[in-house]
Amino acid sequence: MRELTRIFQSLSDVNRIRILKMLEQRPLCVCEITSVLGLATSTVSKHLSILRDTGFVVDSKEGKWVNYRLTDSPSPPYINKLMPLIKELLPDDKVVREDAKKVRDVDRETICA
Amino acid sequence: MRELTRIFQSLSDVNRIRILKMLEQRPLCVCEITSVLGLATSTVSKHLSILRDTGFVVDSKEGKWVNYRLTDSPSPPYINKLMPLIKELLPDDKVVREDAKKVRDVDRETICA
DNA sequence: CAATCATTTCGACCTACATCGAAACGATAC
DNA sequence: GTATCGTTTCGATGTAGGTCGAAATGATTG
Repeated sequence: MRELTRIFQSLSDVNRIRILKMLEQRPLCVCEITSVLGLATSTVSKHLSILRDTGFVVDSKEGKWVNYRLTDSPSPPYINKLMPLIKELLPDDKVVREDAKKVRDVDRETICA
Repeated sequence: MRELTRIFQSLSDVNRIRILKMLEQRPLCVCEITSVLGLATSTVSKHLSILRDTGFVVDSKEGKWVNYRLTDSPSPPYINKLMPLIKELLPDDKVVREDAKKVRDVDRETICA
């Protein structure tokens, strides 16, 4: 039960939802997400670690970058039920659409400097 | 988006999840829930107002009691997706089962005094 | 109408959380 | 190997949330 409430809590922050919706497009590194959200790098890293601990995302190193992506199915219990739900929510959200556009245009080589 | 995160947050507390699972059995008044959870009456009232504000439960007066029950379909956006999910979660949870038993045995006339 | 009873609101307390900047870490590049 | 760059961890700060007891509310009952 505690595990379930932790999962819901990880979804109870606007910036973490924005991260999940961005990752629906493609894997992203920390600085790309930071650039879109306009938060401190350390804050974004914290958000990602929370989403990783609950099982929504996984990370993988690629050179000097750490890429985060959505956990692909079969994902852990609860997550496999919630992930599809999140994917179909907020289809017309203004912020989500603006973030999507930024993700499309962002280039890690340019902004991480 | 804010509305969605508020909904997830209302699900991020163990006692509120317990309340929702109890209400799957039948409508309950505040003092019945208080008796099962072992919390202060004011705390339970607060939890219920949170669940009411997000749309998971509705209340109705019956004499001196206020009965709370799960919002029946069609429920508000998001809720109509989440409610069925919650109903199929935690089928074998120990606490949920113990609560269910207490709900079966509880009598509002006896305990609310 | 006065008293009782279930519930809600209020005020206070403590804990948990989001955020930042600085420092630590790890790997890459010169 | 030293410097640089992306990321993580740490410490501090302000805010939000869960809890309680007491006071307020609202309806029922005598």
